[in-house]
This record gives sequence, structure tokens and C-alpha cells, in this order.
Amino acid sequence: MQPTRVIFFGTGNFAVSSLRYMAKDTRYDVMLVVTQPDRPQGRKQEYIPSPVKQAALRLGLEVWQPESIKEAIALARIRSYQPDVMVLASYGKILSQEILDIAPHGILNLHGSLLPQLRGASPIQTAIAQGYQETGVTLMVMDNKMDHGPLLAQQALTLTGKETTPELETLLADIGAELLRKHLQNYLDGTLAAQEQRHHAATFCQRIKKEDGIIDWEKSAVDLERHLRAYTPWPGSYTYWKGKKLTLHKALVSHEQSPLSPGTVYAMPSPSSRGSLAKIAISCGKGSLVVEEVQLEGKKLLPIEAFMRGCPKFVGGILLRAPQ
RNA sequence: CGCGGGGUAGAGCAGUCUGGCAGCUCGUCUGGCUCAUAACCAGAAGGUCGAGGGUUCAAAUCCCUCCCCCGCAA
Repeated sequence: MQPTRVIFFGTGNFAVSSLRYMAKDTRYDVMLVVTQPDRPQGRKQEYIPSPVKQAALRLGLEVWQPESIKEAIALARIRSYQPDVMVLASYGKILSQEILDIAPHGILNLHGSLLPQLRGASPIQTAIAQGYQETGVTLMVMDNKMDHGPLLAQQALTLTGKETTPELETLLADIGAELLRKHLQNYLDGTLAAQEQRHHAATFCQRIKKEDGIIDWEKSAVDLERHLRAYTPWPGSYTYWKGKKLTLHKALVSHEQSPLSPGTVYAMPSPSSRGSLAKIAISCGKGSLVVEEVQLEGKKLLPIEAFMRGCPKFVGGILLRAPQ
């Protein structure tokens, strides 16, 4: 039997496991990998290929990076491969109806949430930021509304409350590949039918902006600790101290309520006796954040002990939302 | 030539403006104290001050060139 002709769309890390799986399974022939163009990154403005492009090249697959896939010439190129089905994960561009119609079996999407929860651009970060106890991956048939098409399969994952975005993304990426392995063939055979989403239950999440990383000290310590895990590595969770940007990388929640105004740094006496060093905490709207790793603008990421050696005046400092 | 911060003992930093003994906190090692300790006391080791060149009686410090790290930006 001829392998199924597949075109894969993807850009971010979330898509890499799926691509590797599709390339390896001999039932499928990944004829083309469509990914976003290389973007200038880093201090030298070097053009960095997307994670999917790097993986595709290593797998020896053909890569295409169109700036726009709406134009007729782009559509013609995709049609020329005569794909049976297309698979998309973390691609980052909206597809037109013309593209959705190209393959006989349409285009399937892997989405990093349990749809209809968290439709949109940041399901992984939002699940962490909002303290979800469970999230997962959905395999669905795309239609012309965002994350709206009928469902094929889902797999849930229980959250520990410790995971960061890159960690969770890796876990979900593997689940995505697993969903393809279990269900893609059944869908193509017609033995797995797609089921309409419960649209009234849909929730949504926005694309993350740089300003979303700013820490609002009026919020609770519980919310801010989730913020730290959700918004790493980008845009980071940051605040301003003496006009300089200070990024918090790691912190723990303390339910001790400080009388100091939110955003004030203080030394929290350690419960264990004389010898131990005081912990460094920041007063929040509710509770306190015990700081573990920080990075001051222009400096390296440091454990709090090392940071305090160089910046003992940090205690008593006021952290603000803007440089001032 | 995108903008800015930085490189000084194992770690984090001060000292640079205004040239004149290589410093601070912590760690490490030795000894002491102690029922005991991450505490306390006494002592010690540990430096190509990122690299090269220049100016000077004298350079971490001033001038030139280069390398590397970080933030912004993307």
C-alpha cells in the first residue's frame, strides 16, 4: 500500500515530537514541512531557524518557509504535492479556507489544551498561569475558526503545580505525537469520526505580549508564583528596582502576610534556629514570594544568596512596575 | 558599524571619575570554643585586575585595538 501523502505545518517546540513521529512512521510520507521563515534573533540579529525547521533538516525532509501562504502561487505549490492529509501543530499563521480544502482528508491540528478549553495562542502558559489541575492535548479537524473544529481525540495530563512552560510544552508535545500514532490512521480509515465541540463551554487565551511579563505586586503570591512558571522563558517575569529591570526566575510561595506595602523586599527570619540565613521575600497583595533566583539587567542569573552578597541593599527596596 | 551594562581570588562585588601597598562579603583550609552546629573566636591559602599594545617614575585606574558575558531590541 502506498504511504499516505502528508504535508506538515509547524514552527515551535510543541510540534517537534509530532514531526519526528510522522517522519519515522512508514505509513506516512512527509513530503513537505512548512514552517515560519527564519527570524533575526539574538544580539547579533542572526537568523535562527525554527525548532521545526532544525528537526526537519536533521530528518532529511524538504522544508518550505513562505512569508505568506495566502497567495495563489503558494496554494499552487501546496496543491502540487497532492497531499492526502495535512497535519499542523504550533504553526503560528492563520490558514485560509483554500488551504483547508486542499487535502481530501483536510488538515488536522494538535492543540495544547483540552478543547474547548483554552482556544487560542497560549494554552500552555495560560493553563499554568491560571493554576489548572489538568490540561492535555487535543487532535482535531481544523475549520475556519480558531481551534473550533470537531474533535478526534484527547489525552489529559494531571499537573503537579511545579511545571514551567518549557517543561509542560515538552510533555504535551510527546502526548501530541502519541495522539497521532493512536488515532491518525483510524481517522484516515473512516473508523474514527470527529465530534463537534461543546462550543458553549469554550474558553480562550490570548497571544502573550512582552508587557504580560510585568509583575503586579498587588496580586497574590500564589498567582505570582504561577506567573513565574508560566511566562518563562519569554517574556519572563520582571519588575523594576532602582530603575533597572529585575527578572525573577524562581520563587516560592509563603502565606506569611507582611505588613509592608506590596513590592517591598524584606528579610524573612528563618524558622530554624540561629545559624540559618534569613530568606529574602517580597510582600505581595496576599502572602509573600520567597525569592530563589534573580537576574538584574546586564547581569547573569544568580541564586539569591550570591545576588545578596553583591547587592545587600536589596532588602528594603521597593519593586515597581516601570523604570521610573 | 543598532543601543546599553559588565569582565578584579572558587562565588558575588567595591575600587576606575581624581594613576600611588590588591580590598569587601561569602566559600575553602588549619586551629580554638562548644553537648552540638550552617553559629562564634583566631589564623592561613588563594590574583596574568579578560587579552594585546601605548602613555607614565608608577596603570585595575588614562589612550588605542581585540575577545568574551549579560540586558534591550527581534
